[in-house]
Amino acid sequence: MKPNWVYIKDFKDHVGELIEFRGWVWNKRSSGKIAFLQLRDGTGFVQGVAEKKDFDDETFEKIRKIKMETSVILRGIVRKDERSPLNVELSINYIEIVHEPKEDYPISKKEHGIDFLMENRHIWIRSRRQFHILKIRNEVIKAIRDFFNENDFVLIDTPIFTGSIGESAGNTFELDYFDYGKVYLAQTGQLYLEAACMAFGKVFNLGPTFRAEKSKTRRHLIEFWMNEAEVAFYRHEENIKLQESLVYYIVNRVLENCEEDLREIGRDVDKLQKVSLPFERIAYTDAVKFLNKKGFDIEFGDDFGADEETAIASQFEKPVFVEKYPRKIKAFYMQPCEENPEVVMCDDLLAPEGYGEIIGGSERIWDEDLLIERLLECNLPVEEYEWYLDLRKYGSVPHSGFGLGVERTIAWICGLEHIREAIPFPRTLYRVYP
RNA sequence: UCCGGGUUAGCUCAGCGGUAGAGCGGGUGGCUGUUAACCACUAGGUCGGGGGUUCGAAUCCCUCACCCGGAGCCA
Repeated sequence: MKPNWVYIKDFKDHVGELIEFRGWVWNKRSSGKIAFLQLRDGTGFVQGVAEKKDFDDETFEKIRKIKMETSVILRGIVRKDERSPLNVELSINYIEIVHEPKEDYPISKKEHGIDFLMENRHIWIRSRRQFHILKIRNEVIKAIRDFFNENDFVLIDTPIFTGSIGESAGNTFELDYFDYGKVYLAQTGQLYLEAACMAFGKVFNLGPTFRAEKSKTRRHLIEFWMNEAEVAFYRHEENIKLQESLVYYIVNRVLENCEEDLREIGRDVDKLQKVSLPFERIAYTDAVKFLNKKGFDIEFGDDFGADEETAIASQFEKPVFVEKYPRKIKAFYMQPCEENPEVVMCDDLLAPEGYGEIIGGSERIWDEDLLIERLLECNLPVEEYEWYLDLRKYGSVPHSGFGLGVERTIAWICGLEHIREAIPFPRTLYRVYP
């Protein structure tokens, strides 16, 4: 009888059994009479052992000389073995080569430069470190969906093609849309979520966004995933609470389900375990005072750069909200503060360890006249915002929302040096291949 | 876009005015428990493109292309 196909993640439940393995050989070591095949199958990594005595000469020679990334079907006994790093290994007694590479596999066990790795991203994702990072990404995205589902939010998929509205003009990708004229790739789904929250109360989205910014740093992607939420009747305080609960939930889900992945990539798990509710909070004006004390040449009305953000965040072991920024340096739609209209009811959430802003949120202006005034102040074409202004005409209510940068969150949770490893196929300033 | 750094063997890099090097990977052989396995032998290069200086350029200068790091902007 043909043995059952078992995935590596389930090997521990099949000790002593004859099973079938389907996957790839990612490395091998061989001596004269024993060969060690390092195997992977998409659920994990395990070592296979083939002894000469179990094969005819020709087959054993084939095993000894097997090329990296050969795809194989193997059969053998799963054994508990203290000498093996995972405590289980596969004692092979049958091999079927599905496909043997004609050329040597480009990614070797030694070091590679980032240009070479990015050029080979389509196969780099087979490597252990990338595998674990992308598994964590998978968990982060699952956690986001679960959080909103458990809290009665409705998923609203906002469009990728949009008209010429958004937070800021200049940074959009422009495309021809048949005879209609120009359309733009979405920089945000916020304005659509604002419309949807007036229909469904609590809404969220999760999808790619595009910024034609010539940003070239370890925190920027041209195409990145954003998770946005918008809630009718929520004010600043409720908005903040929602944000911190979400981030707390994500971190805990990763700790719960991906601790092994975190350890495999060398992440200091203790640092993530220190993340607790509530998060720290600091008002923009106090942040400026703090920065002045630290020697930064900055005054009310200046925005914070990377160094300033890092200085603020590095005081804390968990994320910190910076709230109530000056109206002048923030987007047109943010609701001014009642006590001081020079600042708006907004917040940025800064991740610890210098990872910078992972969330930007605010209370939205819900009065039509004030919104028009702000559009004009920001030199935005009021006529393009007609449908957005409509939302303030029919039963307008205060509402608040935010956007979470998915890759920045992953980069922080994984402790990555660069955001490009947080997405399967990154689009950066000078790279769209593969 | 600006400021730095870089482009030499399949990969990672050294060489920085006098005939092109190492480690890894590849090939061949050896080894019964290896863990980026090890040991021996071996093949492999228009030194990113173009132009210039020089008796002589991978090396110095100019230029173009591409990549990397950072800034601004932002998630």
